[in-house]
Amino acid sequence: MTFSERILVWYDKNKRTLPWRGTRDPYKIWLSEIMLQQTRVVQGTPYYLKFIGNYPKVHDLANASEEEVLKLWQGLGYYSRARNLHATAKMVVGEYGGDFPDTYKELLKLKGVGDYTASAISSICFDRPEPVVDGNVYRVLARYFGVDLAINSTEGVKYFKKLAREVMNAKNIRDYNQGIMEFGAIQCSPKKPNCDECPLNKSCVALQTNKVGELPVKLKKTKVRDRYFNYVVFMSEDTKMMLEQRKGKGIWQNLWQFPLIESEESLIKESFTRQLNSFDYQPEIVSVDKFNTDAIIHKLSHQHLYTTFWIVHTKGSQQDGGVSFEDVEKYPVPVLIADFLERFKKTYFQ
DNA sequence: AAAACGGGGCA
DNA sequence: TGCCCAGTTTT
Repeated sequence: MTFSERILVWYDKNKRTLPWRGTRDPYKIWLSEIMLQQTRVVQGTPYYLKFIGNYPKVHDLANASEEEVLKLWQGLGYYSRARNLHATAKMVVGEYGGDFPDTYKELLKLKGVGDYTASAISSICFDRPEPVVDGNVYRVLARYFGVDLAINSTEGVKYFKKLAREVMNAKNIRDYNQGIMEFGAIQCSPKKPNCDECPLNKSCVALQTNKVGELPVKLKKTKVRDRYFNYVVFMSEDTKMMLEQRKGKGIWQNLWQFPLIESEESLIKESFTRQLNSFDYQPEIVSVDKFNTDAIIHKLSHQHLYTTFWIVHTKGSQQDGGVSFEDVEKYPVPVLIADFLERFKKTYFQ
């Protein structure tokens, strides 16, 4: 049996039941693929079900507001995926009459659809002989063929794509592509792969040369940046809070948060109070207090956010931008803000 | 070519 | 703590 035949046999016996597994509906495959980019199946699945429930057809997604889409996406991370998802839904409805393109080349033009996703959709939905190369495939190929090129180097990316094309099963690309990814996720996992019961163990180069733990090779990631966030939770006498939308570049684009003072280090109350002058909004201040004594460390893949929430009670009622506590929960916010709101609610409204 | 972009799970 | 996840886009 060839490599791809063994993958197909293994897949037939070991595949998980997943909500999108049986379908060829490009909308559903596309949605699942976008959600699973850099995201584990267990984390993405509830969101997939939620989206299909709210938007059964691509038209439903296209007709929604970005705000609503972001709210449903809240907590899944990499929010550009949600913005691109929405834009692509509108594009598919507006420019393609509601039907997704059926070739790799055309799919690649859609926002948020790169090499992997274009390959996945074209092969899974339309049987196009395009090999997928995701993190699982890199791992399986690197180990089985003993390739020590860095998977995130330009040369490595090119090499693995070519190798993937050479060893794929073009006759049943739909199952083969899903099979090799499933194989990487279940059998040839990053840590503690099950080599003892692996159908490929006799011919696996990494196993034979005792290099399973060293492959695949990946170039070092960039180091993490520390940032200091001071969120200003203005609370007026009518218990309304000031909320604003993140614009421009950077993290959490188009999501909502409290007015933010970023500093070079943790602030004491005096310096914080002084910096309140920088806002356009200048209410009469009644009190200033830290909500959390120690900074909350919110970790992103590339940033550590040392965060303090300052509760600033103000005189009178909120001007424009005031949001009641019930309404705050309707806005799409980062997990950092959502967690705070949860704790704040318990502290002040119980 | 490298950096930016989230959040969670696991040893 | 560091690594990885059905990657893509921007710099």
